Amino acid sequence: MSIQPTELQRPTDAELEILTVLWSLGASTVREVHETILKRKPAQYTTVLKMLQIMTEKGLVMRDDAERAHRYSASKPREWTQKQLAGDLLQRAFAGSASSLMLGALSAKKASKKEMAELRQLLAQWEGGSR
Amino acid sequence: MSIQPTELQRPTDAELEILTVLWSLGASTVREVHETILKRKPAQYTTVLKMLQIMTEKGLVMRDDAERAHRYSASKPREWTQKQLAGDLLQRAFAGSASSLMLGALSAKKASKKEMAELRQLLAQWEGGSR
DNA sequence: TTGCATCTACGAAGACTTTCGTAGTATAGT
DNA sequence: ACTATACTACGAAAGTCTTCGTAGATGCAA
Repeated sequence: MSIQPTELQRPTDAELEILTVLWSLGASTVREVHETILKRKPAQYTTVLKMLQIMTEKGLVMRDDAERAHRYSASKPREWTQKQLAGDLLQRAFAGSASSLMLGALSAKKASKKEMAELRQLLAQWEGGSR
Repeated sequence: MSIQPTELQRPTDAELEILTVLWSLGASTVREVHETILKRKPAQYTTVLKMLQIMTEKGLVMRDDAERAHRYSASKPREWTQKQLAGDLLQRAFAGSASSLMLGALSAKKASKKEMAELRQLLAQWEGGSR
């Protein structure tokens, strides 16, 4: 009912949880999302439904109501939202210092060798490569 | 009045803003915090005061009331809270993938050469060094 | 066609966050 | 001593977030 803003605000906790499900499942019905959420925590079906309705209003997800069971999908690609979130935290908690953020992340969860290799590669690509 | 939990919850937006001020100024009076906040956005003195009182209750800051103007300081070091925040976002939005988080941060704000060098160094130290 | 399962819509409660005004107390200058 | 200034305490309003119950519609099976 309201015009959706060009700049998307940071999704809330519950919204982000649902987005992660949609990112992984792709366009899904409420039931599918609910069943996935249930594996992580108790929640009523209508709670998930209501969240998806709110997220539709906010423009966070898109609804396809061709079938009786509507299908919802994230309206922005995962990478886009992740960029928003990372950028937001970077600004608000790390004064823009990417290396501080990286240090925080690494000390929070020790990365595997594979993960470290990916990081090294990412850094190299970013620096040398396509910008 | 309530026992403070061992595990600190994620600070809210307003709380984090005040924490960043305390991290940068060190132990400060309400007035000092307020003046710093004012450089960024309009806010009443008593709003900052109230926040600091709430944060004291939550255990986010410590109060020294030796002088008439109480002095507040962050009760956890910056690195500790940053680790919490980075770890939290890493889990909730990036499925634990540090390289995804790094990619998000880099694409949100292009890092300077100096910043890239720091990142490279951090990575090398982390991998090789004291663990 | 009756009844059961499944779906959407929606109001509203409860919790949390943020903001600020008012009140009261202490301090310092005249 | 009086008054202006600076400080703390605190209640409460307004907004947001999250959850869930209830109601009503739709489809399907006996």
